[in-house]
Amino acid sequence: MPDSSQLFDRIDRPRRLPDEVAVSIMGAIEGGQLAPGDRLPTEAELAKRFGVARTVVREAISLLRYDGIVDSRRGVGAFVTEASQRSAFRISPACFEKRKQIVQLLQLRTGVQAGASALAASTRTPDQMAQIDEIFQQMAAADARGPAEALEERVDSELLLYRHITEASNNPYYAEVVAMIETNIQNNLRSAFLKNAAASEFGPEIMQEHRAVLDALHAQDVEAARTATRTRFERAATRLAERADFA
Amino acid sequence: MPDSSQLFDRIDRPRRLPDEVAVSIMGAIEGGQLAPGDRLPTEAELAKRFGVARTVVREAISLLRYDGIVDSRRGVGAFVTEASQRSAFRISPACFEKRKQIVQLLQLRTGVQAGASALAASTRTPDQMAQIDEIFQQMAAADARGPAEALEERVDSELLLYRHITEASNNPYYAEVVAMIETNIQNNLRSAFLKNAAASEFGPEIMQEHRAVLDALHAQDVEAARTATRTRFERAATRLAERADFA
DNA sequence: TCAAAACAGGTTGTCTGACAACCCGTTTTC
DNA sequence: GAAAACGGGTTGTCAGACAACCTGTTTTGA
Repeated sequence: MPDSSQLFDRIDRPRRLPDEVAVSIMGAIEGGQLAPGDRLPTEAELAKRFGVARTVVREAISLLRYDGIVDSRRGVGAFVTEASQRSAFRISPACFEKRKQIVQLLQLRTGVQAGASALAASTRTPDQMAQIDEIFQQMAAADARGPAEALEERVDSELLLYRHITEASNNPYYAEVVAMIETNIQNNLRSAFLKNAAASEFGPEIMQEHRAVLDALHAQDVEAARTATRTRFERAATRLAERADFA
Repeated sequence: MPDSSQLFDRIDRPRRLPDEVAVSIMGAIEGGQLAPGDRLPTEAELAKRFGVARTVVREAISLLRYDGIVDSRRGVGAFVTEASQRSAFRISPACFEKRKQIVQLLQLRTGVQAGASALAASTRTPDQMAQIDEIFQQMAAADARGPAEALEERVDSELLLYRHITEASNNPYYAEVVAMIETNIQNNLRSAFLKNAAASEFGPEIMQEHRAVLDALHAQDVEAARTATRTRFERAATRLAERADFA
């Protein structure tokens, strides 16, 4: 059981006051009680209202400032920034309750991954191509052994394959975005049902979808890489959505 | 001068200790001195080494934890997470020093925006389409008045146009990612030369590129929307790169 | 003997109070 | 009448304390 550390990670982390305060303030902003340009109550005021120490409030505001949601100026106060000033993209685990949101995240992944593959088709080095081929061989071997025997290996090598393809785009922004989206999908769906669903991703037809991506990368055919990648992920999403245990 | 607040915003914000500490620790992680799984020095130890108070160290670690870069457990310590656990995508302003990085960011924007447009072509409501048309009319009017007269208006309406297109995808993740990338491009290039470059984005040929996107959205032609959007942004990036003041 | 309970030291989480740095509107000074 | 000093308010940083918690060790009890 090599991935028990992934399967059984801490579920109900002890609440941390600054996080809760940050969520609360964030809620006020999203709810409209605090509009862009408005000044937040002073730290002392917030501390009193939340019933916590100022250090806690400070940490909370520090988080919001980190994401560009507020901007604080010494001697003046903290202000809600314009909505277009946000400087981070993050996916909160709480968002995975509704099926619709999972579908939307898969859509995003599909689009971004397709762009990364297209870019990789034109920028990949021979070395990177060789490495991608090697991973594909491992994946094909795992696929041949079937879901009962090599489920883990098959899933992991597929993740690795597309991670390497993304990195072959030689664009760190793409690599980061894809890695971040992928992490969230994995983390939030894994224990639920992703492993089950993965079993249905075995077989020659599916391997053919992957092979089409590799062929395009070999030929350095940008459009083919884009299309093949998009097709592969769209189909995977469709298959996932069709599964009965997707509820 | 309606945008002076954007043009002349504070440039050298007073350094904040927690940020610097966070950057320093982050550097140690990226530099390999701290590998995933390693425990960070204790807060007291870090405070002593950096010569700051523990509250400062705490805020710094709080930021890293927020992005999923470290994970701290009460009574034990803070640990560097696996690289695949990062839960946020952010673009640091410091990254804009080299031209290559700007090009990479434009590549990412192109890919993501193309995906958003394609999605919008199939999910847009008639209301959204009408609003997009309206913004396009404003943009066309500004374009007709020429760069000397309506530069601001032209640029702003173009931003607004694609923001609305992205939102017509009805996928908040796309909207967030695009908004975030766009924010960073605008913030970091605006004062430097983007306004100058924008002047070269006037004219019928360029308006035709935008119109192609709108036509595809009208026809609800997913592939055409994707291609037209990609073409438009790729060309814009090319024109930008060709400009002499892009150094 | 050996398992369970108590202990001890160390670490993070939170609280409190203080002071420095800074902003801004007002008042005083020249 | 303009410049300088003042005063209150706010954020940024510091210092110390204690609570909550973890881990390994020691003691206890059967």
